[in-house]
Amino acid sequence: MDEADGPRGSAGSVAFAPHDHARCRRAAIEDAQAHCKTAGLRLTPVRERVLEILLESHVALGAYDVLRRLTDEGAVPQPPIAYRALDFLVAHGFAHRIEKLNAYVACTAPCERHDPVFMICRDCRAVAELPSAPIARDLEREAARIGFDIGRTVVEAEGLCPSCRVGETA
Amino acid sequence: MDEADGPRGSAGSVAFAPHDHARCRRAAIEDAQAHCKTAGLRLTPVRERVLEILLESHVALGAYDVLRRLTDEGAVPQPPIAYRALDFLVAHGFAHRIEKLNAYVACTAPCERHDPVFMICRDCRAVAELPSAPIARDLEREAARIGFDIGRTVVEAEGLCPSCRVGETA
DNA sequence: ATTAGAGATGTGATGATATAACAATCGAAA
DNA sequence: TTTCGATTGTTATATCATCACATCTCTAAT
Ligand SMILES: [Zn+2]
Ligand SMILES: [Zn+2]
Ligand SMILES: [Zn+2]
Ligand SMILES: [Zn+2]
Repeated sequence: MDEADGPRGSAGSVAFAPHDHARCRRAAIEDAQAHCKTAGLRLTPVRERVLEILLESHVALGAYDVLRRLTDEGAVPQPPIAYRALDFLVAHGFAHRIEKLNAYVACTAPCERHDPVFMICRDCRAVAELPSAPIARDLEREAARIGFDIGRTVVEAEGLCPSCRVGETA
Repeated sequence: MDEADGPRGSAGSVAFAPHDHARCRRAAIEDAQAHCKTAGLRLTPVRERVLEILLESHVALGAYDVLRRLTDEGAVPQPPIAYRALDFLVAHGFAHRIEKLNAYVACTAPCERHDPVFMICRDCRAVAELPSAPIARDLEREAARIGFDIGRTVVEAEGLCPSCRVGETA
């Protein structure tokens, strides 16, 4: 595996490992642009700008954090501006909502249909996105047993990322 | 297995199956009372009343739903009343918070340390609580791979419960 | 009995997150 | 160029959660 690989094709979490994040961002934006083009979706300026804001790091941002960052650049947009852009990005898989934090992160494995697993650092709010295949299987098996029909899943583990573990209070 | 079994010892979800719910409630309250006694915790009137409210069904209630139910019975308590009681119940495992709904359910497998799996009906908000052992193992394995130290986990599947599946829009 | 301290509750205010409603604008296509 | 659906702008409001501080209530020394 190429150590400089972008998000796609990487086996696991890019978020907690040192990587060429500039490339990471560029790839995600270009993915989104390409996917929108082929799927007939409109990646409008606001939507693209919000995606860029989320892509500045792998840290989860609240809707009002995003809003403040938009504000910094001139006018004073209202909450629906941020929520609508975030809803679009989440609906089409360019970003994910982290329920535990009421916050949002850019997707690091875009353009696939997935309900990923998230590992969320309680110190720095960095979020690693992992494929959910084995866990999804477990959930499906349990669901079948009780006659439950699964739509979407939320799988989030909260804890400490490798960086924040060093020097943590024993 | 005794078909009239209470929550403890039942292999799976009591919430979606017909069962003697009066017994279910009574057992949960008595469990809480007993556990508080032995653990030196104070199951005060407000806390017990909130637990009873949650135990009226296996449907998740928001903090303000609980608050309204308390209100029905006389005075007009303020939000912290409900949140403090819910925090106590969650902290000691008598109830769980459902992140996806910003809501709370009574625990149906009390007095064990657990981060269960929840199956949440999007129609009726009923919540089934399942043991999480296999999924927890998967998560630990993935976490170890990327150097992440898991504290707590949130595993919630949203979908349709058996009752709400019948006659659903194809 | 008295009293100090911890835990729990009552109460008002505020913070944080999210959506409703409707007008104005834009863009693709007829 | 007209039309219509999607998007954005804007005001207001709904929903979820916590802060701060006074009061009360147990308990356990003294
Ligand atoms: Zn990156
Ligand atoms: Zn961290
Ligand atoms: Zn029951
Ligand atoms: Zn249901």
